[in-house]
Amino acid sequence: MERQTTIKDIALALRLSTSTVSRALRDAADVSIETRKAVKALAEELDYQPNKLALSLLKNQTNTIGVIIPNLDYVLATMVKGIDEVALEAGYTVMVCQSDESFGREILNTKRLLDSLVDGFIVSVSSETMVYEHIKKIQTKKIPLVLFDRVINSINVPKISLDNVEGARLATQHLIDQGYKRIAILAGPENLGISNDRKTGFMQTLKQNKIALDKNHIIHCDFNQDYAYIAAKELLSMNKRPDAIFAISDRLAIGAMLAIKEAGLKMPKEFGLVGFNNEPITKLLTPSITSIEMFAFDIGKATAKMFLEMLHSDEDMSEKEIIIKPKLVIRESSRRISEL
Amino acid sequence: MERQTTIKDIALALRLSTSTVSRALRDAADVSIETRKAVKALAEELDYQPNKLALSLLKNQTNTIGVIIPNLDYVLATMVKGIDEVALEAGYTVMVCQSDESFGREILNTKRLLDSLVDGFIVSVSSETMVYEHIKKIQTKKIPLVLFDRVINSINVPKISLDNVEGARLATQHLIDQGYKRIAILAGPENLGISNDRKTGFMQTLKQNKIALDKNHIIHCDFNQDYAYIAAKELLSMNKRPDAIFAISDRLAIGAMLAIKEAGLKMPKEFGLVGFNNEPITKLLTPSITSIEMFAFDIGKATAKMFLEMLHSDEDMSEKEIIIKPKLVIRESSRRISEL
DNA sequence: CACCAATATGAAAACGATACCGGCAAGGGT
DNA sequence: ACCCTTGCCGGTATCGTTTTCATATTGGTG
Repeated sequence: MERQTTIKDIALALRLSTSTVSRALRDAADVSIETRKAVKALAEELDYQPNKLALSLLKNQTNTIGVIIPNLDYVLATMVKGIDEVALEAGYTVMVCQSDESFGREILNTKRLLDSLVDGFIVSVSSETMVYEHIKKIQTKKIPLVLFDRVINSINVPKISLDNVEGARLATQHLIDQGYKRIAILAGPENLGISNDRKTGFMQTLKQNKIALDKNHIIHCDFNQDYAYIAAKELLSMNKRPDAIFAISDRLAIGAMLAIKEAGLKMPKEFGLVGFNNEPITKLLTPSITSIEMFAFDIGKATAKMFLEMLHSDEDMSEKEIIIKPKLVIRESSRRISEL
Repeated sequence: MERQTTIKDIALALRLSTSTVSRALRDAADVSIETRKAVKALAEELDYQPNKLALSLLKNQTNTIGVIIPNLDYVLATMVKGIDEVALEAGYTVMVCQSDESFGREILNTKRLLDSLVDGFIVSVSSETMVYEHIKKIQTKKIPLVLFDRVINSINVPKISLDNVEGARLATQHLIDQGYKRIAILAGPENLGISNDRKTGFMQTLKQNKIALDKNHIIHCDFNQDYAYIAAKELLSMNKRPDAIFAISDRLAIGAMLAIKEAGLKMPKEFGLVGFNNEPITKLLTPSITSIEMFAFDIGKATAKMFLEMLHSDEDMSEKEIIIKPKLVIRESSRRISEL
């Protein structure tokens, strides 16, 4: 790696002081036209680029955002894309760190980014995360922090997330409207907020429709297709087996679908299935899977915008919260009544 | 954001010089046991964290790797995961920038990372990129650079990629072995290396099998499902229409599949289809799609390892190249002859 | 001619840390 | 009594930049 040209080189070559060169380059006041021209010409010639490290040290600001996410699946990759776009526009660079759904790696990532002196954090927690000391530490240090997607309600910072309760309500009500009677839910990890919100929406909707809830019809499992397959098999082998499954992610829905097909049940006639996230794949499977669109790209953009606002405004934003409304996308796996 | 405690604060509090504190913290020689203890105790109490910016400025090294990728689809996300894992292990943090298949954004990202003073680059170019000045500039500045996945042969740096010719050969030979006679190829963007390599493998294999190539059976299109759908429709409407398609990515294969289904052709009986990448989705579609496994995670890890080697060794590595062998995964979309 | 304002520049501190060099005191050897 | 080592520590330069304050030169004005 070669040494970059610095302001000193220019100063030395032109027999000026570094201060003058600095001012000339920034078009500051009090520099004669000739000096300014000479400096700029030489800077151009030597391909001078200001050293960001020095600037960062001086201003205590790195123009870098630390993004911590649990993985890079379709939804999160799309959100990151949204974040990236807004950040780039605003002159920020994003450092994306995956925790790989591991609490330990999440903490490590937080530490690393913390002493990389990022200007702030955008975080979505791992499914293992149940203790939030590392997140609170960010907050204690008064470093800007925004939570998104998988938010933590007990922490008082801006949050951007989907209305998961509403999403689950849409899904459940749809299944009820289509005439399914015994609806089961394939919920995600038990301690995860989004998982519980979706479960809540599910249960509320059953109640509103005066449908009794069979506790056995609630099954928790990791966000993993194989587990979902096993869980679904379990559901299908029950005495009072369900006639529909609401899976809180499309990946889980796909796992369930394999089990449903294996059991020889026809969708949507004998069995209904609804997923969540509206991944492109849901459209392509046979049968195509009804799902909940969550506007991941928009959530990503909104998150980054909120973050930038927090960074630049000095008012307290800790109470701000954006909740995106989901949309039901009906497909073959649950459409029994064709509407006109 | 609060001011961090610095070495000065500790020095001042203990009436020591900053140099002594610095040495004490690093267990360097020439510090008495008591002083060392006192310093460490206070550092602990004040939650002292060394300022990485200051260190980076001093050592001219940031422990950061700039990764530039065209998008975050399944394959690249998996590769990034591999890179991330190795980098994290080695104490490096990764800055991932997506060019979104745009030449302009790729250049912008390069610039940004360049003056963020990353220790080096890991790059996969966008499909628009046909001029490599920005990449060459990295090389000129003697900044470590490794290319992966979509490599550029004319640039003399370490490269890690799939044996794309071989992958295409596997796919094509498989279709021939299954008795398909008129095989078309859905190739990617025309200027992209991987696209041409796969086309080459395709053509070579036809030739080896003494099958005449119909020029109309080569169609280029962007990596986009919708374009693939249109392109496949075009293929299917030809006079001498093909009886099989080799699509150089699974996304393209899926687009083609929609067109094939729409035309009422049964797979694999009347029509054969092979994709590339072996995305999980290929297993789930009906029919499941034969594809080429490219070991994206391994490629990612190998890339990061190569990069770290380049960073730490001082010998010339510009000739190093790792070529990963692909594997054919046969599924329903092309299996006519069931083997025992 | 003396004084002041304006203009252009330089010197030095600051950001936080490390590294080299040198100082000083205590102790041992001759 | 003198010198040399050893142990411990401080001073200062350094990385590249900005910023504040000081200074030199000029020109104009009373």
